[in-house]
Amino acid sequence: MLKIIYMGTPPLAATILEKICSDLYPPIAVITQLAKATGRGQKVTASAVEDTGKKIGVPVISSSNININPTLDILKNLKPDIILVAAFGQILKEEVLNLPRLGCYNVHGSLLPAYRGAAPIQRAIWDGQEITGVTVQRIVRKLDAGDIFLKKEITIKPNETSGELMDRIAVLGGEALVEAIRLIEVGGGTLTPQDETQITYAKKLEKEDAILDFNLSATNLFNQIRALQPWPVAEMKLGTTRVKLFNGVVVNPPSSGQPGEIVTDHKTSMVIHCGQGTALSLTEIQPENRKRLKIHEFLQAFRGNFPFKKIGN
RNA sequence: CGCGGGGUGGAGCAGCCUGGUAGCUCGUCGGGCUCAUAACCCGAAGGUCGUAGGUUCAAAUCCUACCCCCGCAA
Repeated sequence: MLKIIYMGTPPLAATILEKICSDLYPPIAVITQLAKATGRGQKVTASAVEDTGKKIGVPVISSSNININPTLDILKNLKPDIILVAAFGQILKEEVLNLPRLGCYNVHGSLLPAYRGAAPIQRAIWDGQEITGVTVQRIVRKLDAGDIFLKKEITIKPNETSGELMDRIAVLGGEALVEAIRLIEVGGGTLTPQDETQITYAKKLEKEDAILDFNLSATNLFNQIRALQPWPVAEMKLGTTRVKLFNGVVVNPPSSGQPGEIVTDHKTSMVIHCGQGTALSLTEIQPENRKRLKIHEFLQAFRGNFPFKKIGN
């Protein structure tokens, strides 16, 4: 049994933690980001890993910076054999990387060297990829650039959102990490350097990424809509109202029109002209302050007088 | 005490400001029409208007408290 320290923060990392505990054995300690004020009303909320760790009954330490004391000393005193990191949210300094005798390993949500960075799952969907996966890599100082220990592939479903894929990636990541630990325990496995010519980067998603540009093709926009769920969620403007888009279907344009022009029957369909002569039929949207609506429900509120001719103000 | 919107038949909404026993679109059920349609026509069922108080001759509508949902911002 190795003395494992596990570091992670969001639900994805919590799922992986559960997998390690159920298939192997609990870590000697779990490190997570400090609980912070979040959400409506700014209530202080613990991270998913903190909740899960406490539920399972492993020692949980939340820290805003593990690279300095007092947390650093705690890590040293624990004398871990190995440190496992999954979506932790902090960069490990050299001193921490050298702490465990077997090194530090990370599960990353892509097939490295592709999609290095903060949002590998979302970017893969956005790009319209059909295959992605998880990689267990040895952590080095350069982000996601470590030698590869093992990879597992997964097929992205045609309609899958980032949130849905993330759930599956979490399960796969857990399996990969368990497999990796079993190999490491017996001194097996090999480390393969990443192919530097194949590197791509998955830039962190920003709020601004949510704004749809209907000059792009319908397929691009559809992928973007999927990629941006559950956060920040694709968005457009109808008049001055902000409207989120949750789902749609790429269709043949019902007429000729400029990108952004809306074609609706006022009852059951709302099609928007996109770039390159394509069109997107919206099926599920959410105007600000309202709940998610199927498109026919949304149109009913206008009683046959849907006033918008095109997207925008 | 971060800012704001909302809870009305199964669904989406109007009505609330200017109190007087509830309306629209859709769905459901029955019937009709049609080669056909998320078509059309006729009829029906279905609501203690989030909860608890208060004001009033009278409250979905005004006042107070609470519960729940949502958008923004972090």
